Amino acid sequence: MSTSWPEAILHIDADAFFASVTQAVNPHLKGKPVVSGMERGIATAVSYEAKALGVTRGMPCWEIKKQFPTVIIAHSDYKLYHLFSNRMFEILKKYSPTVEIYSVDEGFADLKGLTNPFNMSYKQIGKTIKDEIETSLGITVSIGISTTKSLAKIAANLNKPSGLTIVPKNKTIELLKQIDIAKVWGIGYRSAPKLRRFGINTAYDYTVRPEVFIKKFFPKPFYEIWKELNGISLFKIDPNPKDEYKSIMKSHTVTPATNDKNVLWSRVLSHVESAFLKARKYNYSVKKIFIFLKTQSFKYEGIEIKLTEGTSFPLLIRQDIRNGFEKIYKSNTLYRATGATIYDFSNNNSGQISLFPNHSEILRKAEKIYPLYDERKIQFGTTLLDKKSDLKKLRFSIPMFST
DNA sequence: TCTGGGGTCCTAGGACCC
DNA sequence: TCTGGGGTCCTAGGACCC
Repeated sequence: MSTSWPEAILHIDADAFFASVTQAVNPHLKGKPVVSGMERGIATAVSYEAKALGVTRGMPCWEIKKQFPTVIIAHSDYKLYHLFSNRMFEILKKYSPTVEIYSVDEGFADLKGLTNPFNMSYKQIGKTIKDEIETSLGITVSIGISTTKSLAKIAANLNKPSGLTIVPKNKTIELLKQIDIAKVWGIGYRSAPKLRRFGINTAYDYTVRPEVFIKKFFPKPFYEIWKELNGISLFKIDPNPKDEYKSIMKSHTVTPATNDKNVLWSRVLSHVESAFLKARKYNYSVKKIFIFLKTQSFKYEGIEIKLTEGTSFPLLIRQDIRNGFEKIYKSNTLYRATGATIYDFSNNNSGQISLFPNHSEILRKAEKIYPLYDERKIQFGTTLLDKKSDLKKLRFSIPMFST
């Protein structure tokens, strides 16, 4: 037993999750082609009935309506998805003490050593989990169980929807021979052609290449994948819920594309504001801001704004952001999206006392205003921020923050 | 497949140092 | 200004994931 199962890792993947949840709570939609994502204008999830018609993920809604008039396009309901997601992971946690919530619809669980207490094989455990989730939630899930995370993920994807695929150590070769190299977790479609040039077309081809070859020609993550596929478990199951960020991004498409400077500016500004709103929830002080405009050829025209001192209040650095915006904006270009990313965080708790003479006064103002904003009692963007009086107050205070 | 809105990590190459 | 060898830090940009 232990030779076939040096580790026992389960991967669970909810099938067409958003669309399935929509069907689960609207029984009249069961068996019908459904996609979610109406509010975004693209299909974010595609039910298997819609997939069968030819609808794909990311397809614009207008195109779906035109080509597949029978498809039902639903609004997303993220609260509902999270309720279902929580229930799914609660059930999983009944069977394993070590569960990683990888995303809203995907997770891993450590099953090692559980065959005895449950008096079941790994397959039976997987089946029990799957049945309980499917009957209590009314959606289907696909489960893979193998000796590493990468192998478990491949196994789960092999028989979708509602699949249960068990791959012990001595069955991995059979599995990997069926898997196209581009489908391996961590090797994307851009890298796949490079691998094919070396004659590597399947996951199996990759695993039989010598270690030195992999190390020599490919980046570090690929070496780790090589080990994982060879049954050496490197990626550990992380049961800790995500409680910190390295960056926070907000972006949105502009429809139709525009070169209207005021529109673009107010959007960029509101992205910055909402990114900072999230940063304040986590008590982050922000040192770098990247704002961008996305052209119609999908190029990101962006600029990084570095602050000499971290802040949680973009009001204080509005002029710096504006200056950056002026540099990237071109009046003769149509833009299809805007966005902002903030990063280089430090925790707000310490070091709040500033050496800048007037900082505390400005900061006090910001600290008064922002809680109101955070609780949605006031709004920024085109209202408060653009009032001349607010700007005046800010203007002479700003240089201190950008010296 | 003409493409949403979030995220993470790695690498190459330049600047600068001894 | 050229010759060596070695290190660190930072940035831009690419690639991956859901």
